Amino acid sequence: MNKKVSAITIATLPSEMRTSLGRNLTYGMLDVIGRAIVIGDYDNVAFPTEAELARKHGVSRAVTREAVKMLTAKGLLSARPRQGTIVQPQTSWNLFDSDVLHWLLERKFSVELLRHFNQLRVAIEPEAAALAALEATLDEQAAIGAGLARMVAAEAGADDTLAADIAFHVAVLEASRNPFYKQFRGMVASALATSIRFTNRIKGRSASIEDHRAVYDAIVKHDSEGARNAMRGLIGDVLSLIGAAGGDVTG
Amino acid sequence: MNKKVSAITIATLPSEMRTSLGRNLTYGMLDVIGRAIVIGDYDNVAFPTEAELARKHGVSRAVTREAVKMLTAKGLLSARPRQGTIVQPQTSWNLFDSDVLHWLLERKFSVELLRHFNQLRVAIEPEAAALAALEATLDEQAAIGAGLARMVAAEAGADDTLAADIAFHVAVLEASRNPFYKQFRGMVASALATSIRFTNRIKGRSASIEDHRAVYDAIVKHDSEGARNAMRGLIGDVLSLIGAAGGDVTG
DNA sequence: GCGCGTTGATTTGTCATATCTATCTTACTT
DNA sequence: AAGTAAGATAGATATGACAAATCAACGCGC
Repeated sequence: MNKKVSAITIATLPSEMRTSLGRNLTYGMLDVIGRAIVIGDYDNVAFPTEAELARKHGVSRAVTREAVKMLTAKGLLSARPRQGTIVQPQTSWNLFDSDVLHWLLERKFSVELLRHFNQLRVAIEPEAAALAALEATLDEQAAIGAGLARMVAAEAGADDTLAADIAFHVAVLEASRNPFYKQFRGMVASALATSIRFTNRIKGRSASIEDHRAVYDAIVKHDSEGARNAMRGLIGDVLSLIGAAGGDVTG
Repeated sequence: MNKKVSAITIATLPSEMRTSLGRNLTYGMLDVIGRAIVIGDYDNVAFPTEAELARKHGVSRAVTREAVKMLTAKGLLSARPRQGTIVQPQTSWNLFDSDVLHWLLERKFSVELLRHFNQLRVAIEPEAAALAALEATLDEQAAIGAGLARMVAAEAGADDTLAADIAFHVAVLEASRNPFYKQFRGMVASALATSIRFTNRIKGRSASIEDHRAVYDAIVKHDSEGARNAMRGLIGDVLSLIGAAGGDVTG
């Protein structure tokens, strides 16, 4: 318990631990703890105190507190004197935070999550397409067209299928000219990236270009209803695929 | 620049400043700075350094850093050595964070924001109602019914109109049994609270009970299509009201 | 014995200071 | 003129001390 021992402890053992936290200690810790919470490591055990966290990760209490504060801001934790730091129920997690979403998808993949994901998309994206048909600028129309072109190129092997698909859907969201819809950018990207390793396993090959083109054409023609229906069909297909096959994918 | 002056500064002037930060210094600072950013106070001026923020608010640097870290977690700020702390563009703000939303609505009310808000609702809530028709438990159906009952009571002056309306819409979201839809709880509550002081000014009195009852009936009868359409009509009305009158409300 | 206040321990909250590290600027050298 | 090295700046990290809040156990008086 003398100074020398603690000096050695801080100088040697944790230094290896700290390499796993990445360049920035606070952000590294945010990632490690956030992932652990989402996986469920603390479901039936008491969350450690600040001092314990700091000691276990070999960092100062200041760094620990900053990481905890960030997790609090994302809704995963709450802290009170004497009571300690506790994990909040999932209902208060900010699922639209890209970090939280990332942690969820990375290690806790499930068909159920994917279904919930696409149930949201089937609400958002058709409406975004409808808005885009009404309000998209020429530039934004061109961006959607470019996404479509990339999908065609990918079909021929000249581009990445997933990246092209994402570019198309993101362009539609951007063209809605509504900041709330634009927020779903990252979410749709994650959903597609996750979907692809699931749906491609069932339906031979991926997203039908013709269905995407229908969305694009409707938007260019300012056909709001048409755009909504076309997009709805597109995602509805994915959703029924998931619903039909639900449950045979574990990781 | 001597110790005595700074001691006085810390002991007297900022102590009054600190009373305005509420019980918890970090959360108080989070609120003050977050609100200032959202209002646009730093739009054309450089964001202060940590040391400056700490001095101006009369708190320690540790508290300042924790507040900044929380704002970073919400997407409002980013920090790098030597460059300083900078305000992020609105596109990276997490609009679904209840704090951010609160700051936006409180001081920067605009018809445009309200329209964007309800454009999102018209995507989310009809789909939530459709899901609820398929998957709601009896308890959840009862909760929706209770919300409707409260609206009827409010009509007779026996309950609060706004609270009843919120209870109904939140119950539908909960009944969707999809965690992503449930996240919109706070958002819908904010939207309604903001809407009411706008729409009530136009249309004599508020939400038609019959339209809400149609949603409830469809959900109980497991009529997914009917629930979607009924809810869509409900919010579509609000949206057209906003669109028609757009621009004549300033605060 | 029972109720109630008091004390003590625990954990987060806050402060002050020192040092480190990354990064941009400036000036100097070749 | 180009490249490199020294300096300055601002966030990043560590440490130690104390304050405030809260819960539990203890002990006191009735």
